[in-house]
Amino acid sequence: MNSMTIGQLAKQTKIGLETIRFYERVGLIKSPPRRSSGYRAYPPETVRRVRFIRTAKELGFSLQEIGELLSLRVDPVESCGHVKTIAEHKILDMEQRIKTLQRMRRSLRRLVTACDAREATSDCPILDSLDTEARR
Amino acid sequence: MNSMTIGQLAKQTKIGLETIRFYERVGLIKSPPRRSSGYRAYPPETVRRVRFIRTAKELGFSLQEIGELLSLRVDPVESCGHVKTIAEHKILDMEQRIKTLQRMRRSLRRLVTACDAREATSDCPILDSLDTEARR
DNA sequence: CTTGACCCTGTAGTACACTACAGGGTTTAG
DNA sequence: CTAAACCCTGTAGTGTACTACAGGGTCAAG
Repeated sequence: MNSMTIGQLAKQTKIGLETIRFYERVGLIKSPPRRSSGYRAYPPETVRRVRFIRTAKELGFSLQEIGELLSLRVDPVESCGHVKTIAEHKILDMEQRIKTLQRMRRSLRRLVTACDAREATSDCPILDSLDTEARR
Repeated sequence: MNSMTIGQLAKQTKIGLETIRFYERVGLIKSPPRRSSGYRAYPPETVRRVRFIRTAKELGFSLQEIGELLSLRVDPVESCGHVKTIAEHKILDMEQRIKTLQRMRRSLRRLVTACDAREATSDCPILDSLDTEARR
């Protein structure tokens, strides 16, 4: 009996247990087996899945997108080419995000430098991160 | 007269004009001067600001966080050390995001490779991106 | 064998970020 | 001068993602 209750899962993932039930309702977590009492009995690997959901949410992915990411796999049912196409799109999207974040980070670093040098900055230095922005 | 109407601003930034008024209400864009008719007359540099808001939103920043990013600058009023502290926190947050996105991208790339090789993957290969995750 | 901590379903309420009117005034092309 | 296109304020409605009960059953320590 290595399964866990919803309360244990909530504690280990730092997600409220009502939220876990909500994720089940919307299909991000599949309905776990139940004890005779009706209590949910989660297999331990659910922890990784819930942690991924939390992490992806912090990155700004919607629950819909998170569901897509979680469903990506090579299996006999889904066409491999289809999965590949989706994965490649996600890769491009992530590269775009990474680049934009790097530009913002660069602007902030310049701001810190200006701070140290007691130089005045432009009205809104973070806007400089747009300057080399590639069009989406 | 090089100022622009809200409709022109909306078109150039691909943001609905009701949303622009909403951003003004919540303080992300300052109230522009008005024509005698009451029409908003935006200075052209507002375009950059609105574009930044859109870009940052796509990255998953909340309007609150975007406001903080926009207000970061070295000026005579705000303490430089305070600004620096905030900027450094934002830099760390962005670095965390970048790393997590890079790990996800790596997982997706492995998935594409497995696809090409007709190898089966684990049930949910994107979860592998958590494996080397640094604790927040 | 009770009592406090835990779990169940179902429904309602909240916060955030828009989005859509209603009812009215302004601008501009023909 | 008029009609379409635009803008104004104010308020109400929507979608997403929770979050909080109500009313009830289950488990585990003493």
